Formats: sequence, C-alpha cells, structure tokens
Amino acid sequence: MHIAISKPQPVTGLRPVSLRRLSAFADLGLADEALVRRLKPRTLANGSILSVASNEGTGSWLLLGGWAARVRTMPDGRRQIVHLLLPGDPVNVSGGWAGDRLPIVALTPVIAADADLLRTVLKMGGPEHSALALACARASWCEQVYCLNAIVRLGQQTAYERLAHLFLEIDARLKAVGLVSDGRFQLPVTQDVIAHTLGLSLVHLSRTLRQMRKEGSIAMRPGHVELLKPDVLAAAAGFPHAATWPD
Amino acid sequence: MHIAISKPQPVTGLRPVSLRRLSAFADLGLADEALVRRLKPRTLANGSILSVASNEGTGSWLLLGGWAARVRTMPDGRRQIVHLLLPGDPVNVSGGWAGDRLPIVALTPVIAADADLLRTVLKMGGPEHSALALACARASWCEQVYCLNAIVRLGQQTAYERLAHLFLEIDARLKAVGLVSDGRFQLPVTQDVIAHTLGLSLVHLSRTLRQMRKEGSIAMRPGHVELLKPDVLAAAAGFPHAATWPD
DNA sequence: CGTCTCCTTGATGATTCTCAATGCGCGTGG
DNA sequence: CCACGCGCATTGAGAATCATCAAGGAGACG
Repeated sequence: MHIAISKPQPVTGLRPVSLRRLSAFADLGLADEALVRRLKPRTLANGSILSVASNEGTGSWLLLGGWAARVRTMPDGRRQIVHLLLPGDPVNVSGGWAGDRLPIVALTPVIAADADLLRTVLKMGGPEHSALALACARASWCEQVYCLNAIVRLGQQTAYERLAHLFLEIDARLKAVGLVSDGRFQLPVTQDVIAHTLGLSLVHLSRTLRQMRKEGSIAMRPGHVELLKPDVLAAAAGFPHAATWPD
Repeated sequence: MHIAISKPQPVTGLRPVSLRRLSAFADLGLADEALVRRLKPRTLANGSILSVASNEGTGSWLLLGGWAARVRTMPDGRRQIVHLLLPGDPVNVSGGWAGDRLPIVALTPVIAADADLLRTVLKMGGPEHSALALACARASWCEQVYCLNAIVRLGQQTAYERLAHLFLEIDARLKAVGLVSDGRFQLPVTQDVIAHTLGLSLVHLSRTLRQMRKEGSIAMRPGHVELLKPDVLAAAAGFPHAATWPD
C-alpha cells in the first residue's frame, strides 16, 4: 500500500484555512482578518527550507496547504522530526517559544503565507490586534503541548501505541481546520516521515501499519488514511492529546 | 554502587543559588534582588507535589536545593519524567510555557522559595522589574530547549547515548550554579528517576551505568557522579544541549 | 537483628533494527 | 507504445537492543 506525494492541499471553504484555525482560538476582529488576508501566499517545493536554525525574525509563515516539519539533525545524519506542521498552523509568529528556533523543512509542496509582516505587527503589541496576537499565542501553546506529548510517546510507548497516538493527533488537528471528510484525511507524506516522527525505523513502521490494517483499525488508500476504529486506537494511545490553553 | 537519597543541597556561596542562576540571564537591579530575597523558603519532603496539573497561578517556585521533576503519568501507570528541575531553576514563574501545566514532584527533599508573589509582580509588567522578568523568561526558554532535546534523545539515541547526553546536560546546568566541584556533582536521585527520564528500564540503565564505569568514562560514589572522560561522553551524546536565548 | 529500599546480576524473551531482496507505480526517454 | 530507472512500500531473515522476571546483596535504620 503506497503513500504518494501529492499536490498541495487546496484552500477549502470560503475563508482561508489559516483564518479558520485562528478563529478557533480567539474572536478575530475585522482588522485582524484583513491583516491575515493581506499576507502574500507563496508556493514552496518539497524539501524547501522554510526557516533556518538560530535565525530569528525570518521565516514566519501561515501554512495554507501541504505539510512541513521542525527537524533536528544529528552530526552523524540521524534525524528526528520534532513537530509536524499542518495546514492552518502559524509558525514562528509569536515569540517566546524555543521550538521556533528549529529548522523547518517542507515535507510536501507547500503553500504558505509569508507572515513576517504579521510577526512585526504583533511584536509592536498594539491593542487593535490583541485578539490576533492571542490566537497566535494559543496556537503556539498547542504546539508546545504536542511537543511535550511527543516526549511521553517516545519515552514510554511501543511502536503500535505511538502510531495510534500520532494518528489520533493528526486526525484531531486536521478536523479542527475541516480537512477530515468521511473520517478520512490526507496523509501526503512518505512513511519515512512518520517513522522519523515516531523514532522508528521505516521497516518497523511499515509492519506496524500492516498490523493496524489487518486488524481493521485503519484503512489506507494512496495518500489517505481512515481511522476505522478510533476507540481501539484511543485505547492503545493511552493518553490524550488535548491541548487546552490558559488565560 | 549506590545512589543514596541525600539531604537537600545547602545554599552555597553568599547569594542564594536562585540569584546566581538568574543573574546569568540578565543584570538584575537592586529591586530585583530584594524581591527575590523576600520570597519565603519552604522545605518540602521527598515526593511532595509542588504543582498540580491544569492549576494555573499556583505552584510557582524558585528551587533552592534538591531536585524535582515535571512528570507525566499515563492511565496504566507508566511514567515519563518530562524535565528535571535542578537547584536554581525558576518554575512556573513566566507565562506562556505549556510545560508549566505539568505536575511537579519533588524527587528529593526540596528547599524552594515560594514565588507566587514573584509571578504576580512580574505579571503586572512594571518596568522596575523588567530585568528580572527577562531573566525568568530566558530560564523558561532554556527549559524549552531541554525539552526539545529530550525529543531527539528519546527518538534517536541508544541507552548509552541518552545517558551520556543527560549527564553532560546535568553537568552543565549544575556548573552554571556552582554545584560542580572537582568535576563531581551530586546526583541525589535513585536510578529509577534517571531511567524514567531516559525512557529506559531500571535494569537496563543500571547496566549502562556499569558499562560507563568499566570504560572509565564516569566514576560514581554514593550520591555523586564524576565525568572522567567528558570528551568520550560528548562524542557519544552526539548533539549539544546549548541553550542560547533570543532577544 | 530484621526489614526495607535500592542496586546489581543472570537468564530469557519481546521489541525493534539492519540488511537484503522484491514488487509496484510512475515518469522518462527511446 | 514499451523498456528502463527511480522512489517508495513490502516482506523475510537474522541480529542487536532493550525489557521483564527473578534472585541476591549491600547499606540504612529502627
């Protein structure tokens, strides 16, 4: 069963996916929406570097389509995907999050709105964009929660459990931006990517996927995944990925 | 070779360890120092809960002696230590860090200054304590970096590599507050704690420690560790834990 | 002296990795 | 249109890492 590289996911619905995502965090005003809409979308090829390590103030984006990841590479070449970035995610917009200093790589062709302007505006702290600033801060908070979850996943769980947990997390995140239909979501990355996210070898991940398929817990069509038995997966995942925010 | 539970580490030097730690991040003014000194130290028994999950605004501390940890427990009882808290660490003082929502458990008897007042004062954002706020924010930043490092450690490294990396991290952090002398630092926790930090079984950690001892990379006396061959350990650790901060 | 906690060690088994080979789909160029 | 190459997924076999179970010992403490 193959997972094919696909075209960037289209912007569905009337409002861009970025606005749908951010509105879930705060009631955006008209000025907020206008500012977000003004940001220029760009298309980036698979493998592009969206952001370089230790280079602050550049590489701010609102991800509109396609997947990307914060990656850490070790001197001997081993790679760990620290966090997956999905459509709707703001990246490097709010300050104060160390994850923003990790390099970001496009895992598929990507459409992203250049948010350097947004970052600059929010940094000034004007009250006219306080709702937008709050929304971005909460999105950043959620990303932190996902990273903390990753520590538990990698430290305590088996391959099967890790995969179940990750699938549920992706499902929930994509649902939040309306990218799950009929219980199916697009998985536009190779198994290599999932393996690097879960700290597993490609071969072992492939076997774990097969096991889930044979059990009937999931179904896969090229480039897509369907969670057939979310309760079974949730039982395996063991702990939730709920990302509630403070304030 | 045994690692004994020991008494809380004394506050060494003229200034409390918290001030030594924070001064490394920013030039504290007299008002800052006075505020920190005013916080009341308390003694907490081993196993005490310093902070409860999802309970904001309470459980702010400046750790003065002893070790604590942010812990995540799974429904079936498995535990992962997400982050170790060492003497000098401010915890739950700055806002905006999701790690502050994890439960904190004392791993040894602990001396900690109650920092609820500090948190409140900094939250008001007055300019008279901007340096102190900056120092706390940078400490929080460092903690985030350690958590991101943990993801790579758990996802990509072998038991030996993880242990080497953790020892170097602890060594560097304790050095920063003057708690390493003659290349030796206190390790006041049981091997169980280290195992839960590294996502390893107690037995396997014990064997890995033995291996390092036989190689002569480390030496252990009850409650203490000495890194005899830091270069060997660094080569195994593979990636640095440098925590530089922005702004 | 007995008990308790913690560390150590051995034996065994499960999980996971690595190496290697195969096959499928797809694009490219003849 | 077909042959070929390439990237990706799959599968098998064997080995390494790591976990679990179990037993024993050293030290602390009452």
